[in-house]
Amino acid sequence: MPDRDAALDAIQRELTAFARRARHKAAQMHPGLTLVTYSMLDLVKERGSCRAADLAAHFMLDKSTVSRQVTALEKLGLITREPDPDDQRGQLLRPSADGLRLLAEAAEQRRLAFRERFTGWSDGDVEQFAHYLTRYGAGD
Amino acid sequence: MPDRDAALDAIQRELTAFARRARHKAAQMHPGLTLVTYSMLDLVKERGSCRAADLAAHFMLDKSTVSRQVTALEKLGLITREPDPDDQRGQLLRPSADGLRLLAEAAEQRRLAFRERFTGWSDGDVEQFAHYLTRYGAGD
DNA sequence: GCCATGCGGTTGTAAAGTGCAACCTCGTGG
DNA sequence: CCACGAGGTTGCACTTTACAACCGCATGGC
Repeated sequence: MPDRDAALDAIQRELTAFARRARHKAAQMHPGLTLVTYSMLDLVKERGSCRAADLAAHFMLDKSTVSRQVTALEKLGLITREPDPDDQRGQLLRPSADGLRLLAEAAEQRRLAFRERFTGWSDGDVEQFAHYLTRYGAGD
Repeated sequence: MPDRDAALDAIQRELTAFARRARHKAAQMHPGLTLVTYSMLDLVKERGSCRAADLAAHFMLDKSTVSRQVTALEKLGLITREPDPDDQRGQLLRPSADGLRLLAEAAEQRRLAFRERFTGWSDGDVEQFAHYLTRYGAGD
């Protein structure tokens, strides 16, 4: 099935092309927030509360790396840490009011950029694309 | 159009999720080759020959970074540098035989991993997904 | 009930990637 | 002919990251 292989090559190429540029664009997204810290903050918001170990597993990062990034986020006042009542070893991370506000602003900015990028795409195509990406991401 | 915005959010999230993991997986792909150096080698192959400045522009990297990575690739024997006959300031980069072989091997490995990942997808879905990604990538 | 094992987190250390700035060389246009 | 700009290199500082050693707490087998 050569067509399928050609499609797989294209998928690989485009996904890595995106990965290469993601870092660069994220760097100029919001001051003091990198792609990783932003993603972490986003996941904490998405989950409502979670532990650092969850972040490490989700992002495939070492727990030491997560620990430092979480410390940075806390110093910026974007998340709060409280001991987990169910397990004194761990701590529950939650977004602060400032963190939520920043996320909302960033999401709005992002959405504007994306709206522009997807002009010319029909609603159906956008949704189908999102569907494929989600399906792909679920394969982890 | 809330559905469309939700789809855009999902696209953003999945693309960045991919970016996060790409680096991790690339790190353990081939010894001594990172995602960036690999991508550079791939672009040099794709173009046949190019200058370091082309790489910098394409990857949105500082020319100093490219210079170091190119040096690394040359030390690994994966590319060759020759002065540009048309402009003595620049140099033409070309993949070496080893470089081409490594790229071919990596592509094969990648393809195997992707075949596995896309089991359960119909040919039509794979091609449509590739089509969307290409269309997205063309927006740069 | 007690200790071995394991998990969640932190800190030290080292390696790698990156951007900025200064500099060199070469080409180009006034 | 000289000033300016482009391609590359190197020095420097900063950031990210993984690995390893360590601490505190939890849990299961004895």
